Amino acid sequence: MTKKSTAIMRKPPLQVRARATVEAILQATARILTKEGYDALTTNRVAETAGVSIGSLYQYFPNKEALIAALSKRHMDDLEATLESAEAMVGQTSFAEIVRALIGANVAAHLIDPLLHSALSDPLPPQGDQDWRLAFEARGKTRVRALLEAHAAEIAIKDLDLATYLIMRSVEACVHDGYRHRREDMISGKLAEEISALVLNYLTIPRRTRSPRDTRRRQAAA
Amino acid sequence: MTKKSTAIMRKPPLQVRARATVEAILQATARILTKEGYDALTTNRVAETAGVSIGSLYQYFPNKEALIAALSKRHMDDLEATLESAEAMVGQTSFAEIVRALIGANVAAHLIDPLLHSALSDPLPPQGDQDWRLAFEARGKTRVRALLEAHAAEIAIKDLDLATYLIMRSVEACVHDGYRHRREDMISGKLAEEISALVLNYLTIPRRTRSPRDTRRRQAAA
Amino acid sequence: MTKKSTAIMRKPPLQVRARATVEAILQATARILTKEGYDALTTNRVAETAGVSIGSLYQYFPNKEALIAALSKRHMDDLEATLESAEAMVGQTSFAEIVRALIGANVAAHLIDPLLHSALSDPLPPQGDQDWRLAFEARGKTRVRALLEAHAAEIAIKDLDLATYLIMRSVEACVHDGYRHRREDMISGKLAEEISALVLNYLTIPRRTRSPRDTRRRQAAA
Amino acid sequence: MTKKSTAIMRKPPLQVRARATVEAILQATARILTKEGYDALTTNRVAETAGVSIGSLYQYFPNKEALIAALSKRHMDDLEATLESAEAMVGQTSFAEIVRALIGANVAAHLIDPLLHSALSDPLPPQGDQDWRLAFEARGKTRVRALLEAHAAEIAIKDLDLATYLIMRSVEACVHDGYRHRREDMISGKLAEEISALVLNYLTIPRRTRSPRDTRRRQAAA
DNA sequence: AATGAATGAGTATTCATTCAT
DNA sequence: CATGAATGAATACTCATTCAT
Repeated sequence: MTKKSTAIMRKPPLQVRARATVEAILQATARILTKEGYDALTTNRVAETAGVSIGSLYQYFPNKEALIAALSKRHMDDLEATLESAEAMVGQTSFAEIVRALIGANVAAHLIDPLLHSALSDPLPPQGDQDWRLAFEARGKTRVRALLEAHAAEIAIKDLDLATYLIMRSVEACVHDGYRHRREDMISGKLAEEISALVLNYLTIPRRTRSPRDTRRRQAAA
Repeated sequence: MTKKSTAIMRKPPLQVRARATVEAILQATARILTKEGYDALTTNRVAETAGVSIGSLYQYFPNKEALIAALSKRHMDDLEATLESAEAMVGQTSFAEIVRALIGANVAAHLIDPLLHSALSDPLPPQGDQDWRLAFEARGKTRVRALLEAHAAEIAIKDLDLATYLIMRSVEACVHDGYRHRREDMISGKLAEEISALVLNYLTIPRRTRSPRDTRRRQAAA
Repeated sequence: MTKKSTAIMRKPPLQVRARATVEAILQATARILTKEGYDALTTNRVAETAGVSIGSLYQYFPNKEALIAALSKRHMDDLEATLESAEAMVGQTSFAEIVRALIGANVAAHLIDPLLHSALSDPLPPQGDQDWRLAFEARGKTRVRALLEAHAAEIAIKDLDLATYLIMRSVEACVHDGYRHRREDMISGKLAEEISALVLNYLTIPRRTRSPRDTRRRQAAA
Repeated sequence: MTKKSTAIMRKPPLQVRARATVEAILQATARILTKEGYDALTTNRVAETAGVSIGSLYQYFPNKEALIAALSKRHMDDLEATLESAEAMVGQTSFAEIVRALIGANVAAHLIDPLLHSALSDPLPPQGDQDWRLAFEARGKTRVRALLEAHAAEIAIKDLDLATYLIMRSVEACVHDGYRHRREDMISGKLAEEISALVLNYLTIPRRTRSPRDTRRRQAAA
């Protein structure tokens, strides 16, 4: 009667052998996901690829979703670690440099296992409880906002919330999609540099007010 | 196991009744997609909802994918039309105003049937031949590039290609996700204004060069 | 999201072919149930035995339970019909004769397809919504009580409710199990005669009161 | 696929610890059976509930069936003990009083752990070798028959075998189901009293012969 | 004796698609 | 043109049981 258990794991692998099994299962999941896509990801296939019986898979993962969840979680932890290390330089350099470092780290993180990253963040039929996903988002947002607030003096924007939103979305979109359509620029660092410019120009330069001429014309049109 | 035919439609509906059938099918598809999500979209259910036999559905659509393709195509045509009308003002106003108009139009287009829009662009297990999708992307890109080139004088960026890429991704990401997380700002026009600022600041203001100090420190760190 | 649909059938078979399919499925269910027992009753096996694809089975029955439900319902309808016809003689003969007729009819009904009957009433892991089962019970009880009330003059019992309960349970238990352990007597009519005696003696003869001696001794023991 | 061993236990628990293990397993079985039903009774779950490894369970019980068998056996032993004690009064009181005592004891026995009793006698997919179950039945029958024979003088029935059968079935059915549908009467003793009346009226009162009128009418109808 | 990791045949159920009527 | 009955490969998941440690 219990609905889909929300847990990621059914029980922790105690013995060494068990830990290896779990690892094999996760790697198989990653491999299928990256090389063949979500539609090819069936629990039986995962088990087979992992060289493990389907029963063993279900001994550790309550359902298919949990496989992806586990993989995602792990990936996000990696990503978060990367960002944290980049964050350490706050107070040691200029705002611009910090932004560049963060975006650079983000790009770098996406370059580690880009296919898996794509597979994980892209399509994935909206899964059940994505608390951790939301939590990840929220943590990121908090972090970025804190950074902006710490450098409020240099920022020419009032609505910090909206600004946070905009730059997170933009950075994520560009970095994420970059591997598919701008691989060269991504590897060379040019992409990171350009995204940094986008963000910095937006944050630190007072925007042009609309010229009176434009405004007038607009009103006439309406 | 039969190869998936790539066509969107099997044969064009000639008679009035047939056209009505096709229309009913597409509307049913849209309704299920927006109200219940992709997982609930089964061909049988679409047929039933449309008040049509499953056989009739397959008379006009070769497979499930074609349903979504048709819907997408139609939606993109709508979107493109909206943009085109906004494009007409090139040469009549300032670059800034044109950008604002385009982004405003984009936002407006997303507000027409946002749920369907989300449903169509978001999850959707990567479908087979998305030529039209790619073509749409390409057309958009060409258009934006043309616009940038037409105003090259005001733009402080060399790599127009990369710039085009960046702003398209950013705009799309922010506008698209906006309905979910920034609905108020989206409706009030604040979101469009802010995205415009992001884009304009990026395009028209020469970026800060890295201060020598920063550069030196970086090199030392490496 | 819909819980187990409680309905017995998904949709009524419209065409002749469909009706035949449904019939084949039900017969296959009955055959497996009687010849191999509940544990052997798998949906795939039923479909196979019926010479029908598993898909067809699920076109008409929402789940395994529905198969049994449909069979049960049909069986109970048969049984009820038999009883009704026997009931028609009320007012035409003596109470004793009516009771005999009813029990005789009951026995006869159990002799029609006794194996299926056993299979249906016996083990069957308590199924979900057995409204119809309960309704059947209730209808039976109402009927029997009405009969008793109509002959209250001849009945030497105050608590008609309890009496109804007792005789229904007893008759059912004896008749039902009779096929397994008293087949000869069941076929010869002796069983029915004996059960009738059980019921009639109980209902129509004032019970012996406990002798004072016994009562006294009991109290001493306590 | 290995043949199901018919034994109830693999090997007797010798040491104290082992005996405790077995006890824990049986109690867990009982608890799950009564509180969650047969469908929830899985060997792994039993082991877990018992706080014992699945391996240990199989050390003492060859298969799932053996769990239930052991529990049933124990329960029947309890029941039999209760009846035996009630049987001791033969020769000391009247037949009627003995019958009342036996039925009362039976009711009492069912009131000890009625849920477990239900769980054990009711659904339970017909298990393999139920020799002990049959033996129990047989012992009961022998006993009852002996009692009837000992009081043949007071009994107005020729076919003692059939009579034995009828009253055993009836008593069992009423007592057993009583907990579910006549709990009040069962606890108050009214149910026992009424069942006793059913049995005694049947056994000790010569049945009404069919009136010639009825017989004639019947023959005419046939 | 005890553990618990591993097994895998088996189960109910779905859904895109075909085709005879 | 339209219908809807029929198909069956495919899928997620369970659970009794074994056996190496």
